[in-house]
Amino acid sequence: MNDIVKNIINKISPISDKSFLEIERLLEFETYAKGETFISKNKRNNNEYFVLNGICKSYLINPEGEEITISFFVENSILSPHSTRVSNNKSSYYFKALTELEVASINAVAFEKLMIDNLEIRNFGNAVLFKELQSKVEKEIGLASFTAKERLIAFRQKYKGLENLVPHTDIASYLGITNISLSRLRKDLLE
Amino acid sequence: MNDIVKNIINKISPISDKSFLEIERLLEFETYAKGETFISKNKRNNNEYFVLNGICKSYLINPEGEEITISFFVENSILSPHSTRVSNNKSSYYFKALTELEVASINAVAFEKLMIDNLEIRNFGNAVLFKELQSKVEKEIGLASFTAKERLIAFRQKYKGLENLVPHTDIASYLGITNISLSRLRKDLLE
DNA sequence: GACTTCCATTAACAATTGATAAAAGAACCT
DNA sequence: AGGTTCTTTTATCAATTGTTAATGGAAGTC
Repeated sequence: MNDIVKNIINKISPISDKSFLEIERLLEFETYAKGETFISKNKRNNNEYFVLNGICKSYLINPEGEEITISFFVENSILSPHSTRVSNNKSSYYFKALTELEVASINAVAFEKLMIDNLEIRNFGNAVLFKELQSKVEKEIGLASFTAKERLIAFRQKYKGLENLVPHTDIASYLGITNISLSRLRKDLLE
Repeated sequence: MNDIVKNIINKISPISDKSFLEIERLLEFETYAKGETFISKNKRNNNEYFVLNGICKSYLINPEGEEITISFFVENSILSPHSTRVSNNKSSYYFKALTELEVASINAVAFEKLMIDNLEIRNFGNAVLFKELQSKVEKEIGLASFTAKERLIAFRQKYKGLENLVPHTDIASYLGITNISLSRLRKDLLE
């Protein structure tokens, strides 16, 4: 389990074993059932999360009461950094497990303290933040200036194989189209 | 000039005169000509900016070489926080003055040090960050799930009167539509 | 296994939007 | 002031997408 976390971190920004020990001491492991909303908007949340196994999504509810997918998180990935999804200790998004989900979590305040004290961990934390912000701007550019087909192609590159693992309605929502349009595009792209 | 900066700050998160003095000591004032790109992608940028007068936009260049508007900044507003637009001291976006532009700037490292040492300034800085992240998610939700007309209406509420002050091509780009579609929608909304 | 519910696909129609061209108006330059 | 360039609007046609309904398949429940 800890090896997975170590690999996740090293793939983003390599850190020494000594630094990893600082993180490891603080890790906790959690499992969520498929369909479980494990972080709710406007509720307290004080952790950072590493996805060890399974898939989840972040989402919001639009004025019509529908779920709008913001992002997917697959195994060996890290949930959006605490600072980007929590304000006044209240979460700005919902997170739901789309399969059974295993995560390693670390208290966000403790992790921030590690970042202050340890350069490697700070570099890692900054790399995660940067990656999240880049991901957000890519999505915004895609929604603003690419066709839905182009966005589906980009989605498939970013999340290989995810299409067979999560509901298409969630994918359509992430792409900003209806599930009927997604079905059409999938058919188009078979040729 | 300093009063304007003080008002900008207090509208977001009130701080004492004492705290404001800490910021004031570090302010510099800059003017940019209409059309001037004052922050370039992949170039060094180490400041936070308060817009005192005028209008500017942040943008990226898409693969076809066109400018994609990310955001507008009007007088009495603050540019996206350094941490959200700079990585490895290199800017992730372009910023261009759409009118003659007057800004007050403060070195980002110095400002971050103030945030560490002064609770009021830290609360202010965090409020700006939160506002920026909220603005980004609102835009993403708008692009993903609202019609272009709804987005134009929201744009008009967020940026009152801006429509007569900046090129419609920039607004269309911000809304994720062509300028021809913007023209149609404007006509629709006259009734 | 039978029944129910949900998801994905397909069809039909309408609405929205993009692409291209042209015209009108505004801004800029000499 | 005249000419040029740029911006905005309008028209036309095609493409894309949303909405609604129906169908087929998969998953869940008893």
